[in-house]
Amino acid sequence: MPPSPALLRERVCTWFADAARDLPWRAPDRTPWGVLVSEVMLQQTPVVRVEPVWREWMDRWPRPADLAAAATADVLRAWGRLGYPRRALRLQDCARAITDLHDGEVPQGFDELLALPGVGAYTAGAVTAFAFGRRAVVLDTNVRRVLARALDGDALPHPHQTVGEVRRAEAVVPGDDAEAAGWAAASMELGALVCTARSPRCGECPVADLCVWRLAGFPADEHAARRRTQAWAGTDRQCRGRVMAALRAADGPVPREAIGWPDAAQLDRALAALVEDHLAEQTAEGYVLPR
DNA sequence: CAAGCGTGGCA
DNA sequence: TTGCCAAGCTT
Repeated sequence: MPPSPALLRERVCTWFADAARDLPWRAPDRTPWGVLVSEVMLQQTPVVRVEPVWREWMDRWPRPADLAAAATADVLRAWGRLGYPRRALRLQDCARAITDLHDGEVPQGFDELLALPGVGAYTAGAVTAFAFGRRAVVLDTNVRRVLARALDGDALPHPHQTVGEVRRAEAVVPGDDAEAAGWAAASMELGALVCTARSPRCGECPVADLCVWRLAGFPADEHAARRRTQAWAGTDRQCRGRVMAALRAADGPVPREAIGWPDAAQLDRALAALVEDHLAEQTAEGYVLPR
């Protein structure tokens, strides 16, 4: 029998009151824009790498209109090595949409948030809960894992999020706005700090005695064999990363030959794709970050 | 809708 | 060492 949602919530939220990390986008003086920036930066990127970049961004571009007016090359350089630099482009597009369509204020409606560039279901829910303190389903990789273990007895959630999973997660969210926002933050934090993917710290877990996965003796992941592994060495993705690093580091145009990638055809494909993605521009002297 | 998209740290 | 994983989104 899985634990009742009410008991699960109470335990996790009580634990969170004491265990919550002191992150800058949780500070009392945070803005909705700061929360949105943090959520985009945190997509597939660990907190420790995001924090210094977030601080620099918020000092430099404290409002959406500031980022909207920035040079894209500066934005991409400030993004640094967070990875997935197209997120930086979308964040600037997002700032421009907020400036042009919402009077420079982050919209509070879920559908309006969802319509912003780079904002999907998770991020729209996270901003709703964390920036505006309103009820939302916030189902990220941490919460998915917590629910899979505590309620379903599975080691890990399914490789792809299902409709049924969202419905189940929705059923666990309290009705009250403040309580729902608290549950979102607390359940994510539990997944990030205790109920981790690799080696969970069940000794520190507030719901260890209720967890179906633990009570079942930690059965292994059924989908382990089907999870695709990320190839890396020699991939287009690595090549793109190498190009972007070279463009960020350069003051002027970078000749194609100066990038230092062994496979010329692959380099050309990557360059063309980066230009197509508006992450680079070609000039007579070489490639540059977009203005 | 499955695939593509960066990067670095850790078990 | 190397595969796995990290607050996903877009097409």
